[in-house]
Amino acid sequence: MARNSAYHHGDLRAACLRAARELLEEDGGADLSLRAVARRAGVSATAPYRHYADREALVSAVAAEGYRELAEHLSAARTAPSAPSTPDDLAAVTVAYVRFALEHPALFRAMFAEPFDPTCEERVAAAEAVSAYVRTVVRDAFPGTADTEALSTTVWALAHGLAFLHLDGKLDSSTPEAVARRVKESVSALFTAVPAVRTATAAG
Amino acid sequence: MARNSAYHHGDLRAACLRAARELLEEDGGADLSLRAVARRAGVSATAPYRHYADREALVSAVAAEGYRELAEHLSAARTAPSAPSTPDDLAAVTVAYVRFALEHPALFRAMFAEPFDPTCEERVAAAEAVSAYVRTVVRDAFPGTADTEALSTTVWALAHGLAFLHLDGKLDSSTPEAVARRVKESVSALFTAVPAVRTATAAG
DNA sequence: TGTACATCAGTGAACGCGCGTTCACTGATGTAC
DNA sequence: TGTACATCAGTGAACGCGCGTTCACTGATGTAC
Repeated sequence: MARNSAYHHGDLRAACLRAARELLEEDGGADLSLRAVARRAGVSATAPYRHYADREALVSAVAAEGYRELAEHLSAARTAPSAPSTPDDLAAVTVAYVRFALEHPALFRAMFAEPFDPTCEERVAAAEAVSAYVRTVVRDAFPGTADTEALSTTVWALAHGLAFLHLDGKLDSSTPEAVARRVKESVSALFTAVPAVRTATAAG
Repeated sequence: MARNSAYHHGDLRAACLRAARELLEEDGGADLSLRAVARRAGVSATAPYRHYADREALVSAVAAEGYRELAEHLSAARTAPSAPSTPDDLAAVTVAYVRFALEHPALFRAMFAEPFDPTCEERVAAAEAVSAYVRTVVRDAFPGTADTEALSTTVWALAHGLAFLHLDGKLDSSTPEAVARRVKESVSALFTAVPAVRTATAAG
């Protein structure tokens, strides 16, 4: 594990991911380049090709990691992660979603703003895990809802939209408190709407 | 106006915008380059510098045009644009928002997914016009709402999130009808929630 | 335990690319007299 | 109406850049005997 040889890196695959993440955290604007990642990892420009087929593969791996972290971050936002979710949990999870985007803007953009490569199974699975988690929280919080799927989508879209509008400066994100307040306000609009969703779905 | 001289183009500024739009419509993935725009406009690589300070200025101009078109598109979605909006109008406007994103994916991404340059007043104003329009529709549709601002933000974020999740393939967008149904479903959740928003805001 | 050898995981030169931007320039246009 | 001249809006060569990717290579490692 702990190799001191400079030649054989040890775990360049992971090191590339780490380097990529560092670059994303440092420069919110630029998009990832394989060469920059290699440079940051202290390795020749072509070394990453031993571990990633091409640039796209690296980006997808980073995005997948991002989805996994996002899912963890959401899970950590709940006060009692083992108990069934409450409506308050749902609000907390949504706030956490937006906060994650604001704390990792470049990563979040890499996850969502680049055209998606659907052939990367790891990435697809990790992204699916996020929406699945939201679905679980919604189901727990509103066990009587007829169409959990639809409500989950709505919640997710609301969180996602708030995240991007804040990221793009369309909504003021100068203080975390202001952001949290706005997000909670929006989610609370959905809370009381749950029966209406059920009705609409059953009727439509 | 109609100059047949190849040398003096006539209205290269507008031609660049047109060329940029064409490129965006054709290749949803790539990002705009000044050189590609110049090439498409049939002009030397440096000619656009007579009309745009740099690449960023061109992109901002394109984005601004996009916002204006989006606003028009939203406005056209209402059945009776001159009358005050109804809740149905609100749903139609939201559907139109998502449809616009799906019909012009690259433009939409250029408008929102790139880090924003706040010094471009034209762009800021055009973007502001979109949110202002949403606000107007919300105000008309729910005249009794205490915090129109908050509800408008919620509606916009919901539309925006649905747009991006569809764009990224996170939600199925194979048929316009399916998309419209899902969007309406989500918006209907907000309709009945309006009193709750008012209460929450007044209480909080 | 020592040695031969296959395999793994790096290197570094090189390719061709498109990019943004600068610069000195020049052809076309419009205006003052 | 004709001419001189300023200005406008292009050109094209050139700069330096970073990029993705290929290739033949080589040093390090692990394994079979």
